[in-house]
Amino acid sequence: MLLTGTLQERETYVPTGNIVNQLIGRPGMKSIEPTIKANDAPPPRAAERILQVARDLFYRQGIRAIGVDEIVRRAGVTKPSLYRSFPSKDELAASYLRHYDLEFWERFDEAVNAHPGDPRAQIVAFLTRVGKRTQRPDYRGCGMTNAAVEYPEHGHPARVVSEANKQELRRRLRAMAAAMGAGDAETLGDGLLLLIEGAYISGQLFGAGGPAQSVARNADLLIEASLKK
Amino acid sequence: MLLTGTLQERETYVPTGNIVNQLIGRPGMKSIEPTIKANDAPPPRAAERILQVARDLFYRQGIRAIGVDEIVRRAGVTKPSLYRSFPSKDELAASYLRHYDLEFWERFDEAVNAHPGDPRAQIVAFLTRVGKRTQRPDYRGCGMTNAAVEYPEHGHPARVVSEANKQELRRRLRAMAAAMGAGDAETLGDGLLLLIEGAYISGQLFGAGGPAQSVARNADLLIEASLKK
DNA sequence: CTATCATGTTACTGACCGGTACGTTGCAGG
DNA sequence: CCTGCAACGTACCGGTCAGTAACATGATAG
Repeated sequence: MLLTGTLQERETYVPTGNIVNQLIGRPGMKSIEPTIKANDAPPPRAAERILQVARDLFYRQGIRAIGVDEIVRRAGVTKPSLYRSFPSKDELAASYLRHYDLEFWERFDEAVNAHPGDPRAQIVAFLTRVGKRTQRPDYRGCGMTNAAVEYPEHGHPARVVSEANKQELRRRLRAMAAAMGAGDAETLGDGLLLLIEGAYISGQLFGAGGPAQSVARNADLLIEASLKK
Repeated sequence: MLLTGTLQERETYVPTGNIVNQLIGRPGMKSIEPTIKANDAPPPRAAERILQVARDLFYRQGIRAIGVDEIVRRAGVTKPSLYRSFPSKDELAASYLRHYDLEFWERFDEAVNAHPGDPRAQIVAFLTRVGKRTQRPDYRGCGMTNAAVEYPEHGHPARVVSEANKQELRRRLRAMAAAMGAGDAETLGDGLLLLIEGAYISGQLFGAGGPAQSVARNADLLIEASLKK
């Protein structure tokens, strides 16, 4: 007799442990300056080191693959220090992704600002840079995408950040497609998103010389075809 | 002082435990019929149940997220039964992916055989079905792609299967692009691969109504643009 | 001098990880 | 009936998982 079905599946995230800290601030990291004093001294230097090490390890190896013990060991701190600054490992992962989100939009806006009023050139510029990054030997794809793959559970802190980032990206791509004058801007915007996600994945799957190197060219081709319709 | 650099990074897979069994057969699963006798009795019914449960759980929750204990419990067997049929959890994951590979090419060839001599229609047919599958509520993307994200280590048994599948897919897509008469068949084939991978990821990221629903339309647009050049 | 704060130290929890030594069951062939 | 083997289960291994309790240290600021 199969036992399947007798156990609940848990498709939504349920937080564990440290309930108090989890409520004192959505960012998941306690504010650095609770009182307004001379801002020369950044007291919680442990939190910074932890986050820095976690970002590196989570991106390169994956979140599930890295334990908190390894993080604190490499950061040269101890476990209680981690749990004083972050409510849980899941929230630490979310903090990593929030930082990733900031860096992502910096890169994106850099390409946008380089070609004011020319969304097509903005897209091509952005994807040219993405295509180049995917060819680097240590390329590991998009931290957001990878996190969503690692945590399919709805409501998981890491996944929430990831989904928000992708929703916003979709919104902006569709807006840019509309600004290009595409007949079906939704389809073109979504097509560009598919190419981008494909580049992230193919970059880490194939390594240098993989399909991701042609993402800018293919995007330009797709734009071309979408504008002529 | 930072401790980074004092520890080796381990970027290549090193198998653990059960060295003997790991050598007796690449498929990772011991042959069901070692001697030629009446093939009516399929003795190791445990192995089949294990693989069946593992396939379901690995696909839906991810490989790292599922422990061997949960697999054997749901399969109604015990752990030694698992390790009699599979050298390790990693090899069980590889077996899951080998089965996934078979199913994948079945679906692919089904679309190909539906439109003999018309590679463009073959692609569109395949991607129409992919686009539909991505809209199902329990869609979890491509098992191959997900496994590669979960195991970035070169040489990991699961990743090896995944990489081989993607290499072959790339080869076939480029061949089909050439058969269409595309000026730059390599670029078109790679562009189609990017769209496909993007659909796999976006399907599980956005759920129903996401960008993946337009993958067939975008692929057709891209083909259109590539043939006119 | 003392109160406060960030951090470190040590030790621990219960659950789970992948994997294994060894005993038990049941069935087929002589 | 007995033997032998194949399939399976019981009970356990050391290690790691995320997370916590209790206390010590060192600096800073009033």
